[in-house]
Amino acid sequence: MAQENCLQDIELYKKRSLSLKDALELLSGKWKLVVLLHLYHHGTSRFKDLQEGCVSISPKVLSKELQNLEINQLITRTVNNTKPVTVSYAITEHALEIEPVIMALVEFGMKHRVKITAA
Amino acid sequence: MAQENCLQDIELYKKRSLSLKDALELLSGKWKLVVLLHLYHHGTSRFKDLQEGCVSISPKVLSKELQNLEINQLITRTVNNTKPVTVSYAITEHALEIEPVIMALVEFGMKHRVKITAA
DNA sequence: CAGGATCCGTGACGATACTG
DNA sequence: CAGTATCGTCACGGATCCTG
Repeated sequence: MAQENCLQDIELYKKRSLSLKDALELLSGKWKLVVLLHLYHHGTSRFKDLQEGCVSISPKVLSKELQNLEINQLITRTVNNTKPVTVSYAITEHALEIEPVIMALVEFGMKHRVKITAA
Repeated sequence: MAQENCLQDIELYKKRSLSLKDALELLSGKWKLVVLLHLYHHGTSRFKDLQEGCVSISPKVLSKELQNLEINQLITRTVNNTKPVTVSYAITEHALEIEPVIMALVEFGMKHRVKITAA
């Protein structure tokens, strides 16, 4: 019986680790969250706007981050039929679901900075 | 007036980015969260237990991760006066404050996996 | 304008061996 | 037992140039 609970614990634990890993992979990287914050704020943006939003990001890197975000369905990519082609990136509902979590991280980050610099 | 609000927005935005960056640096890396989950679960652990908990982590890497966590006051390190020296690592209250956030991440990770594998 | 191709430095992570 | 030392690898991010 105790054995059973223990095994369940281990399974739960493993599942959590994997889920956590998944979630972190979504957000890890130098720019993904900057992009997300920008899109949370603006709702939708073009490539160039994002490039200016992330000061000093190279187009290659931005492109890659955007592709990753699109694959994970956190943003959508739509090509506009304009003379010089423009592309719009927009936040998805799925991404909106993590917004509170991200904001919680922001809050903790602020608290943490205070705590660490005080010590 | 609108100008003022705009500037405030920019400041808030920058502050958020920085806080977020701080928070992520705490948790980023391949092993930090595995260690934290282990300690959330067990409360306190010795070096070897952690090493076995994180299957296939090298002592050097584990050591480095632990140092980092200690610097950020997420764990404490205490040396025990035993025959062969043992060291205990324990979770701090500060780390307990992020636990709900981490669990939120876990939850999102599970949802996300379902959503992605379905597509 | 959007972003792919190429080249490159750096740091994170790993394997193994060794010490107090 | 709890690490440190040393060496090696590889992917991430960056700089620059090029194209549809």
